[in-house]
Amino acid sequence: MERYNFKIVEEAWQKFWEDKKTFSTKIDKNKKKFYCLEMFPYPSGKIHMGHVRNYTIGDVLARYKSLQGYNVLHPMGWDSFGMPAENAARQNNLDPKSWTETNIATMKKQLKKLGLSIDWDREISTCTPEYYKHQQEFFLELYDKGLVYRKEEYVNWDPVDQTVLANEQVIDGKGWRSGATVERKKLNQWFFNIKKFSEELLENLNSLNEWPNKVKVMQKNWIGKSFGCEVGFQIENSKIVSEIRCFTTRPDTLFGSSFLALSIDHPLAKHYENNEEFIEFKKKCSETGTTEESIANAEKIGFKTELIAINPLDNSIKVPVYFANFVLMDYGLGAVFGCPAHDQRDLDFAKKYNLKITTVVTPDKENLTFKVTEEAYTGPGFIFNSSFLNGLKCPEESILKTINYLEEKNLGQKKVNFRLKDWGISRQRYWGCPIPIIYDEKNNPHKIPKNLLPVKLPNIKKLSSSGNPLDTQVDWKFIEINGKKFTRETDTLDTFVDSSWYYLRFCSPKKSDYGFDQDEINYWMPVDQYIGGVEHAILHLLYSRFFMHAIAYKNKKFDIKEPFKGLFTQGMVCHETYKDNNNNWISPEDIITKNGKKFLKNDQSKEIIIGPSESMSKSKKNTIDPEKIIELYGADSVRLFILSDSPPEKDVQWSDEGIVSSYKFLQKLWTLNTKIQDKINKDNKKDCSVDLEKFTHKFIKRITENLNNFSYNIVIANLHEMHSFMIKEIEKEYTKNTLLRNYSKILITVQPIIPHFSSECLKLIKIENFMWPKFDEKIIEETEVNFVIQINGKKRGIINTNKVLEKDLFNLVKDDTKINKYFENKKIIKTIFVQKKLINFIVKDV
RNA sequence: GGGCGAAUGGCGGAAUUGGUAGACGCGCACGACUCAAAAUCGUGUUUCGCAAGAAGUGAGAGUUCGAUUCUCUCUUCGCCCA
Repeated sequence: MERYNFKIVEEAWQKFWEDKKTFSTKIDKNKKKFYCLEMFPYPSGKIHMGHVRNYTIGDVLARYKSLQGYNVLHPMGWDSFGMPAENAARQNNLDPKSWTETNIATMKKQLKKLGLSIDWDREISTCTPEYYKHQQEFFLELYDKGLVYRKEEYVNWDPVDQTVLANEQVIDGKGWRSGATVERKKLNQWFFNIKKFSEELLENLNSLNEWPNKVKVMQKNWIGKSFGCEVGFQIENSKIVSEIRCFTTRPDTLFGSSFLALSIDHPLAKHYENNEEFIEFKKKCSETGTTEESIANAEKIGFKTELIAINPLDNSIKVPVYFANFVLMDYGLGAVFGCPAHDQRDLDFAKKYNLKITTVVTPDKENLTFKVTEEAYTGPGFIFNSSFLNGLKCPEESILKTINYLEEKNLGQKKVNFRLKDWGISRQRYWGCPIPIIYDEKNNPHKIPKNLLPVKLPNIKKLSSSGNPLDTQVDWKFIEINGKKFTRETDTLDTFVDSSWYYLRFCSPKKSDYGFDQDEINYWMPVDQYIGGVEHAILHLLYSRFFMHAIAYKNKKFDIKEPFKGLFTQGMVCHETYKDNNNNWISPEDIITKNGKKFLKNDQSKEIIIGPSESMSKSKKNTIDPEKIIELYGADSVRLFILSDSPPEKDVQWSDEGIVSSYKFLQKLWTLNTKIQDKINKDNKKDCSVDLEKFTHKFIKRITENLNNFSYNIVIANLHEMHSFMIKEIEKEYTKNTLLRNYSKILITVQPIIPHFSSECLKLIKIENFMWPKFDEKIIEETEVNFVIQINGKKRGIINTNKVLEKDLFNLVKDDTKINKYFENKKIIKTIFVQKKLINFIVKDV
């Protein structure tokens, strides 16, 4: 029997699809649309298994929806700006542009080999001026709407490389390349005013009922809405300030306050600019990084001012005012009151500076001697030591009561606060979208005139080793407009900006006068199903949501605010890890298996230590190259395997046995196909169609339901069941028509999973222009049912019967010798009867 | 420390609203074909037990005729935030 030659079949179909432009899409208002989008890749060099999984999941859905008659938009592009290109360029002495373009070409070729149903006519790449031109326009529009502004903000500064580092480039407080201790430095930077939409972004999460709850919770926490109040502390006899206002979520602990702490960026700091000690203190603060985590973990230090603050609830409590390194200017008002007994940071600080610790919350109402010493008490309880608040349940009653009191006495007011910070979009790098801003001689920013867009990146063949390469591009940096001299903004945009609107661009990728076409968007948007890694659960998704809100803001024509109707987050691809005796990671490619043990290929006396399965990464050398696997087993086998072993939302283990098994299964399906083709050609006259017909409809039902639920691993299990049923069933006698009718439906339902194979088999039986088959519940309905017979809740037998009445079933049970022995010397005191499922007899000794 | 989630054979994993636990696959064992091997095909495979049978979904309780599924307590692991 002829074996299935995947190479010829897959190549032929891929060529067919490309030549016929099978997956090109146009607006068709007579059809319902379906926008299926997978997160577009960063062109890092080659595709990896994570891509294979992501794009296979998406492709199954796109092909399925298209068979169901939807007009499917399924595009692909490249998130092609970013640091890796710059790093690679420096390392290999080439320019980021050609590095990126080469990678795109390679990866595109690889993706095509997977047989994805992508409309390649819509391909976009964010590093091209055709794309970022529109991004610059958006930037200027948002600037006009007041959603873009400039302010000073801290960055991680590498003093050796003279460059700004991203948070992930700071490892243990040191620069990833130079190893120098990273400093905090203030730079003037551009921001999107995402905070403005905090409430909406939070509120709209409720409407996203096709998103995983987990992602919504993460976003909710990230936005971090908290209720609290602002409270004013009067300052005693001071020339510089009469009152300091603090934000707090725990006003009910006011009686326990023993100091005020200000951020070093608090406006009051300017009064201490010439104070030697303060300068020293500020310098010390700058030695910790900019992440919330590093600030939280750093030792709490403070600078004591001469100011004395008066507790608004009790004028006899007077507390010192400090500047402290753990207070952030962006959160609240940059000033907090410290209550050491009920906040760990405050406690650490109080102990260091010998400040008073007053306990005001007790976990036990009766225990009024409760005292905090070593660990702050943050749990629930009752207020004490607090005058009029004493005895109140904390936090339910106490917070509200305090706020009401403060508002009544005009000492403070209720306030909602968000953790979400404005989005800093300036990056001091070359390989990004230039910010379309110029500065005049007084350093005032101006928009680039529209006719000068796009601001193109200059070609730099060799990047400087330190600093921002754009800073040194004199030809580019200085510009004259209408005889006036300007300097360009040399920062580029965060690459998250690029990916915040690419889904819009896909709707009208060639439109040259604007970023998107309103009609196209009205038809295609929102994305019906977005598929990608959970690692983008917060930033990318939140920024994309922000972008839609921002465009819609004051723009009456644009009324879509949520870009992604459905979201699916797939798990990672894992593989066993291998090490030799010297603790070096070993690649699976360098390993050979003998008698269940693994050895080094080049030196088979050396046994390999098998480590736990972990997500594939270059550093652990446990990656598998998809291209090689496709070469060996074909795209359909890879698609089968990557979907088969685990539910798509969970991690999947890559294994050699697994891919081989999928490959073998495809061969089996081919054998089945050959047998069926033979049968069809013989055209039998007899027909026993009932079983086959019933199976086919059941099969369609199951596949349809499982595809709807993203239970792709079960779909594969259904395929296996189909094979083992069919291989036996076709030994029976069937007419050509019956076989064709049923087999073609089966082949259509497997098309989303193994499109090349399915297309080839359908071609052999001359089926064209097909749609997703429907199933008929009447055909599926079983006349006989397996009734479970239980005695006292324990299964004692199964009776297959067409009887549906309790009475009839009872008679059957009485005649069943295997079951009726349980009734000896017993009497039935109760019977539970579940239609078509089970009957349970509760018996008792006579 | 807080939030969210998970735990089922040797392994990955199935099980509508509570109703036959272990689908399907891997691995393993045995058998067929073969001089032999590979490939292929067939049979078996939760544990204990010769069997009848019993136990069994991280641990312990609870609700129920009946719990992998619902409730509570605990343990371990994962993810996110600090």
